[in-house]
Amino acid sequence: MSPICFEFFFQITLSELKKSLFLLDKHIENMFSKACEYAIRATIFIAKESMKGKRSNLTEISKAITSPIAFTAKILQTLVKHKIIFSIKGARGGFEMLPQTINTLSLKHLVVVIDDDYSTTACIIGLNKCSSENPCPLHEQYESIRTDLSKMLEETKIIQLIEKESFKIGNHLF
Amino acid sequence: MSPICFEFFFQITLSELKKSLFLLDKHIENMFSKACEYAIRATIFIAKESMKGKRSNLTEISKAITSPIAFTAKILQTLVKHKIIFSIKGARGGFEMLPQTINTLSLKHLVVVIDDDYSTTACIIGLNKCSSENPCPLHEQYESIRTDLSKMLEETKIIQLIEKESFKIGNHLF
DNA sequence: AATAAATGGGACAAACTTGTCCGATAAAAA
DNA sequence: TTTTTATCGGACAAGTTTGTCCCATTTATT
Ligand code: FES
Ligand code: FES
Repeated sequence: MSPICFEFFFQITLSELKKSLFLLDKHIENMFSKACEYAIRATIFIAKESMKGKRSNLTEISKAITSPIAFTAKILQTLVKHKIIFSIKGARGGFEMLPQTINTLSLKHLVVVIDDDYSTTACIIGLNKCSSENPCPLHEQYESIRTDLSKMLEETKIIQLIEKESFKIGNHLF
Repeated sequence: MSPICFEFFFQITLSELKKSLFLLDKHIENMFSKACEYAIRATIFIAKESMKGKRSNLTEISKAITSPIAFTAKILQTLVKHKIIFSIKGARGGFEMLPQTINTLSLKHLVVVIDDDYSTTACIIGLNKCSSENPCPLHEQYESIRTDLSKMLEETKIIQLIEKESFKIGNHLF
């Protein structure tokens, strides 16, 4: 029985295999999309390096923040297009961030750029319109949480994040 | 030029068409998956009907909560499997909920059953492990929000939701 | 007993998110 | 000028979520 034949009889996706071997986490309720997570982590990294006068390149960045390199490239392209970071092409090229951007950019802006939108007014159980006038049964409990979250995203600037104590993501000490 | 030919030259998905006509909302940061939204809405509906001694069937339910009927069927099957509701097959069949379940079931339980898991310990920017010992730069701002949300989901029971004032979802007045 | 009305469950399809590949382009270094 | 090292950008592939279809099964009604 050839390997090809073997493969034919046990056709299974990689994720199914991982799941059955318990190597894969079950679904987890995440606040952000993967793209957003990578964008935030990358932005923090680039900002820190920029403050030190260093330019970061794609390989460095994706290693430091442990993200898939080609997917990260796409995300950085989006950030460049929206002038959150700027890029230099060619040898010794890479990505940098202006001090002014570091000082003023909010988390919320980052999320809006990557996810195209961020709603602070959507009903938690998907009502057409969320309002205090016609609240769903969860509105009361949910409203203050949503407000806190929204405020946090708007008020937190990148500069605050890079001023924190050092911490590790993957192999890299920030 | 036949319709077939027309279709060939302008091959476009329905969602692309809707997007370009602004009929489709952009991505919105939702708290729950669609499946969870439908599950919560359906559970509220079934609970209310059960309290009145009425049995609800699939058609009624999905009309009332404005959800796709076949997808809703799948979700209800899951709820039955986990004994959140129970079903009666055949003519005059449908779904019902026991008073005891209505009184004790929490939102969190519902979410766990539908999404397979619900994490209250995941790092907001995807660090391997979230902890106060090795916090990411967002940990401090995020922790209290996450705790509030988690507490809300655990403490809110279905009975509280159906005791609320009436409200509308789609065409149905709850 | 036959029919109608309901849930159960499997296969499939569409849409979206996540991720890969490869060639074009640009700039520095040799 | 050539080579090397980067980003840019489009096509494509994999994986997950959302949604559809169809038929089997079960029960009440006629
Ligand atoms: S109406 Fe549902 S959260 Fe406001
Ligand atoms: S470590 Fe990131 S949220 Fe706790």
